[in-house]
Amino acid sequence: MATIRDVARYANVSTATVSRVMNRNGYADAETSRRVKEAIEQLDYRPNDVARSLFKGRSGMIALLVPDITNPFFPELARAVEDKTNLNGYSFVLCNTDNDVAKQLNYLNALQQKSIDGFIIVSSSLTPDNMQSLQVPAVALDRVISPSMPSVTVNNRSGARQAVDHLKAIGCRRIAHVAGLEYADNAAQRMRGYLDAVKQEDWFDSRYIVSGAYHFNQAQEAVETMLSNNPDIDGIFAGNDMMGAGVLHAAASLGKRIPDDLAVVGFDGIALSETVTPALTTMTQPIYDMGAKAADMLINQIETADSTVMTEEFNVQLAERESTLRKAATNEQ
Amino acid sequence: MATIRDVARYANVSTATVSRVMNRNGYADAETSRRVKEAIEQLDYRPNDVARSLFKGRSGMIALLVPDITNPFFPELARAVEDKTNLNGYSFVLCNTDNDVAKQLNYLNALQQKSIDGFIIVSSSLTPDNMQSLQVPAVALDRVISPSMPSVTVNNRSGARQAVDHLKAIGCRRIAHVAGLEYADNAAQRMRGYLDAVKQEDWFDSRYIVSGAYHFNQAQEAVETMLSNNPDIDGIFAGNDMMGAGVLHAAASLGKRIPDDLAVVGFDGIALSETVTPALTTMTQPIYDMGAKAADMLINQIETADSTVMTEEFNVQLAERESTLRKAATNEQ
DNA sequence: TTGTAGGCGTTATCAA
DNA sequence: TTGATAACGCCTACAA
Repeated sequence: MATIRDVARYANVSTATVSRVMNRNGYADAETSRRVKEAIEQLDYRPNDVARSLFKGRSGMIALLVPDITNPFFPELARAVEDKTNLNGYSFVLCNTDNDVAKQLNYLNALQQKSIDGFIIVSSSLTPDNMQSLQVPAVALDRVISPSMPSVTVNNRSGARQAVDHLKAIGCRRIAHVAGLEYADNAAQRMRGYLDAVKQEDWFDSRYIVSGAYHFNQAQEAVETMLSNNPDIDGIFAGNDMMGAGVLHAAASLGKRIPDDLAVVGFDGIALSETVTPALTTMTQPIYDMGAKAADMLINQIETADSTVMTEEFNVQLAERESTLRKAATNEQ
Repeated sequence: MATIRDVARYANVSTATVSRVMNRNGYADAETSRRVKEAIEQLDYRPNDVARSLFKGRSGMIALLVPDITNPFFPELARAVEDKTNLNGYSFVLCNTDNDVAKQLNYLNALQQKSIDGFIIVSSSLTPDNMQSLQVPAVALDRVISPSMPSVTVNNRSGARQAVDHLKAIGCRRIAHVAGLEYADNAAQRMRGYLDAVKQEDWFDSRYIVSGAYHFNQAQEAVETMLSNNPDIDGIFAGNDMMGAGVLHAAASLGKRIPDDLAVVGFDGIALSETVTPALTTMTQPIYDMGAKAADMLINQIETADSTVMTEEFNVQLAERESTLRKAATNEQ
């Protein structure tokens, strides 16, 4: 690898001049400039970014911490962040944390030793205290970590309420809920939205809420049990799409037809919701936009040292699909 | 941030001594060593990795290039690579290339400027020539790039053949194929495997092969057309699971029952294949193991400068699920 | 307009 | 057993 010194020698100038020409700052004679560019070309010189980082104290890298990229909600988020960081000349580091606090702190430290420029963090386990050790900007994504930290989220509570209202609108009389991870902020909000919509109903019963821990299998099992014990349930709001798919399987194994015996609404709008049969009605989050927005906010913070704490809440949107498309009922409305 | 000099001052020693104590190399008096550790503790000193990288010429980072992390095959691969790299003290960089040659070369260059230690590459567009500019070790994953480059793949051809044989075994008489991306090496192999199994059959007709470009929608549309024109098709081998899901939708919209009217086998074994209804029979790849193996091979190359070109081919395995579980036929076998 | 020289933080060589 | 010092490759006062 050629260094700046090689280029300088080749062009018969000093390294300072090469640097100036290369970075277009400071004066440079047209002829000198030409010689330098020629030399760069000839030697196929490319500046060493590590040396640059050392000098500048910034590495041009941005990290995204997610619980598990294998969870289908995160790839689209990651893609958005990567696209944006890349577009702005940054490199993209991905970290799977399993929501483990130690792992997260580990990454935070290790990457700061690499002069990382900023973090985007999806976490339901980090506390505001944990953020104290951060020396660089960070944005919380999908889940709030601390009120004093910028964040990008969705209206989980009112979105959940909309989902349940939709089930009511198509004629459901007994609506149950499969809840997500207990300690996750967004799961709690979605349950609250469900309660907003049903707790006044005379049929409401706390046994209509079961936990699926955001997982396909657990949701399927929990729902099979619940449906067996409460055969009059005719609508289910699942806290996310994976669990929605679990509900579809549970229904199938009990011989319930969807949507006529049982209507289902999910939450998230991941690709899976469309590929499942019947296609799953869901509250779609603008996942890509959320990731992109978080990246924008972070880059803005990095480059302008603007420290106002921005907070962005996106709206979810109902995507009506087969799992709630009742031939008769929809016309009735 | 405290530097090694701060520590040296605090402990009344030279930076050289601090470095030796910190890295446990070279002699160090017990008492001196204690003082240095004390100083490190007190000042909460953490070595600057960028400076280290500059000196060593290696950054401790490994990059994975994939076409699109949004494609459900890649997250598990990425997770495996991240786990392994991390376990070995490396950081993990993820790059989405869209299989675009320019983007890929861009990443290759940019990351080498950052003294990246090695690459794992999933690509069906890079040529052996493109690999010339590589100054660091690289491993091809899922698809071969050059015979002179280490690679981790699966037995696409014989796996595909197994899939078709399974369809025959459960009683299918007219078996069609939805093929993947034309220019992808693995798609070609899978089609070849399909042909191995059917081209001697008297019913075989080249119209039984349609392209789905590895996509859900395209597969669905192509198969709807094909099934309408050839109602006697009773089995379909899809080149991947996404397209398998598309086939299920096509069948549903034509009122064909699965598996009795139409049996379906996919390829890949991504999570989707289990969550779809009916669950999709598929040839499962050991995705996580493949990623882990590629990472192992790469790290080994990096750390031992061992340049023998290893090649690893994993075997796919049939996972029988509902989409081929014919009540009558399976017993007949 | 250009060059000299010092520094970014670490490591390794060599002398003491 | 320890310390001075010269790299690693780049950038930017400052001087010329």
